[in-house]
Amino acid sequence: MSGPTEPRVTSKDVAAAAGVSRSAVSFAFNDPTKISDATRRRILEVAGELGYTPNPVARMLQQGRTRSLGVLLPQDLPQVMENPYYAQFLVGLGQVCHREGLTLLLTPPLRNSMLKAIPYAAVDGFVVCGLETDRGEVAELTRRGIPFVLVDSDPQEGAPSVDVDDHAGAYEAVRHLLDLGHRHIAVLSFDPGPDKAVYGYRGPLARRMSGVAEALATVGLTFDDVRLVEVPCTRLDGYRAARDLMLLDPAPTAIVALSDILAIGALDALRDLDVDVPGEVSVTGFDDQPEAVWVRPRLTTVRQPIQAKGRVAGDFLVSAIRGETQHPHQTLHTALIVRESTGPIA
Amino acid sequence: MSGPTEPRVTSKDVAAAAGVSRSAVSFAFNDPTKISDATRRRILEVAGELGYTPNPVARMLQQGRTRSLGVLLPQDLPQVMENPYYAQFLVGLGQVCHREGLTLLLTPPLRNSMLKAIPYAAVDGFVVCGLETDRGEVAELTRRGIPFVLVDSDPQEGAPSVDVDDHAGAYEAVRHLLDLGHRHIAVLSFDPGPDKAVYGYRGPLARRMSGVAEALATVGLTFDDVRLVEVPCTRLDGYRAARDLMLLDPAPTAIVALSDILAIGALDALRDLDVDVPGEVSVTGFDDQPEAVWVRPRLTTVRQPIQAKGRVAGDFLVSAIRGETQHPHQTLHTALIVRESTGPIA
DNA sequence: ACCGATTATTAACACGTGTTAGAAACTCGT
DNA sequence: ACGAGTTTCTAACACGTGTTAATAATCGGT
Repeated sequence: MSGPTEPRVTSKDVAAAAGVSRSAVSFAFNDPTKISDATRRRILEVAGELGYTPNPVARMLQQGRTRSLGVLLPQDLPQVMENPYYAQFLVGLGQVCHREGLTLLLTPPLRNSMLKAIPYAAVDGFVVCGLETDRGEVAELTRRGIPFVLVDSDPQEGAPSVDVDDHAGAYEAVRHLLDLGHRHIAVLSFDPGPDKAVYGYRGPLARRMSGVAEALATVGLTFDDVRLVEVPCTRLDGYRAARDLMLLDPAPTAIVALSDILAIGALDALRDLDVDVPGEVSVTGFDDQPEAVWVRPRLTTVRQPIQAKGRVAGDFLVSAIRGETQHPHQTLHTALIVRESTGPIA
Repeated sequence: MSGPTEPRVTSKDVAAAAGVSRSAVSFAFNDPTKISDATRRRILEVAGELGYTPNPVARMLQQGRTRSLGVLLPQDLPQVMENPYYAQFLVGLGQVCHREGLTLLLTPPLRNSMLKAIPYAAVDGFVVCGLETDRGEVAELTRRGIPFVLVDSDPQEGAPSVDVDDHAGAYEAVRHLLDLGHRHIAVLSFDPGPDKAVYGYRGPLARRMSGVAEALATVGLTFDDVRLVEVPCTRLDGYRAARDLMLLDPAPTAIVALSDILAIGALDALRDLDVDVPGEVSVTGFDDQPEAVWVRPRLTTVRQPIQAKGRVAGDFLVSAIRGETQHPHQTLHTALIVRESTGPIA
């Protein structure tokens, strides 16, 4: 039942119908000064009747710009959209797009490779998200002269980047718990991915881990003294992990989750187990997602300005697209927000 | 500080460097049979050294397809990304994109007009979201021969569409409350937008309203007997609205929220007011967002399969892009999920 | 009425690719 | 060694636009 897809109406058709040249049509749309007012009106009328609008792709080719930003994602679209972190990040990035009149192209990996996805995207520049192990993406983008900004990765020379002070954030959270007297601490981390075996921790996770370690060191503890659990970053996995942790003997008196989602899942589990928070167990999160305020008890967590991160990334990218050749780096601050889920040891 | 942006390396450069014609380069990349194995290897090697990859925009123009789907949005990007509804919808749509190897272009209104945004997007087709008052978008897309699917709008002849049985969902929710004995009911609706004055209710909201009305009619009530509040669709606005509702005399014994976000905000308010749910007031939502299970009491709500909606919309769109000229309509079912936030009147 | 000066229009090119028709080279049987 | 047949390559076009250089038309002035 495939219909005869009628060919698009092009500027040539309009020119023919109006009895002028193709260039005249182009002028009528773009540069009104180069054409008489009368014929301009006539051309626009004819164009309206025929339903002509310039082909966007042809325009892009001619002008050499697409008026859209690419977001190079480390995971497939369903996984990304399920993660509220990205929603917030895209809010910030969206603000820049809104201001600049740009559109947003979500570019997931192609055949499990961010690198392979690059040459297929028609964009003016890329926001590269969560690039933990660079397999040539930076070189590829640099070589092709495509502007880009790295977000949540290991900053490199010669590439603009936006990050958050993960180290300080994690340090503060753990110090807070230590100050409250906790010594039996469990770290609930999101899954570092399959590359961990090859490269070790990378990017934000590496920095948070080192922040934890540094805080522990201030009281003479090491990673051997804490229980480390790594699970996918979902509420349900946080739930399960916390449930299992409470079966240990001795059970931890504090859980340091490296993501709010995990922390909230843990709170769910503790409530279902009738474990008092913060009476028996303290819980900290990371991110300060909106939900952190709505759960009970309200979550003590490390705020990271996700929206601002998206906004700064967007600003850096449009600068780069405009031709600024410097490579700014920015590290946004984190802050420990103490609410109700942490308290002194019993 | 604008550096001399070195011109992109094109297939012409590769041809010159390898001592062959430009066509040979194209064949080396696309149709290996039309070229000898030796020269193909040489060309690819030279291409590698020079760092050549085909210009995506030029390809699009030549092949007449972009390998990306457009999502035509009714609001600006920040507003959209703040709304968890869209996150879920995009998960479903993302599944289709993942399967088909497509990319997703988020297209917000241009100068407050969805219509104006259309001609600037380089996409193979559009998913048109929440088109409540058609100002020519359908005609424009039809005329330009761009495939599209309407989602959450007023279905039209000659255009494929995906919807949800909003009427039945709302009917069930209200019937449920009526069966429990409630007669003092408040309806907590999201803002219908500025067009309401001109066009009245449209799209999903219109259908939900009529479902409410029909249910009320079964016990001889009308809209004059309920309290209607319309607020922006955020948790905080739901909170405020519910707080205000409880000041009424007599206060409602049941709140029908037309969105889970609003319902959850209402629950927050009732908890802060020490109003027992469902002992003193019953609350229903709409959507069955994941949060509905995590709040306490768990929310009684109308499930709508948002992810499935996105998936079906995606499937319809790729079919349309492949040239199927039929115009399928699908209305997905809703279901009342009774949890803990509703109970018999005291 | 005719020429210089201005304006209105158009032909030609560029953007970078994929593809068809035809020329060039190369193989092979007699 | 020479034409038939096969393989290898290339010139030319198409996709649809924006823009520059050149041409055709118009206008005012003596």
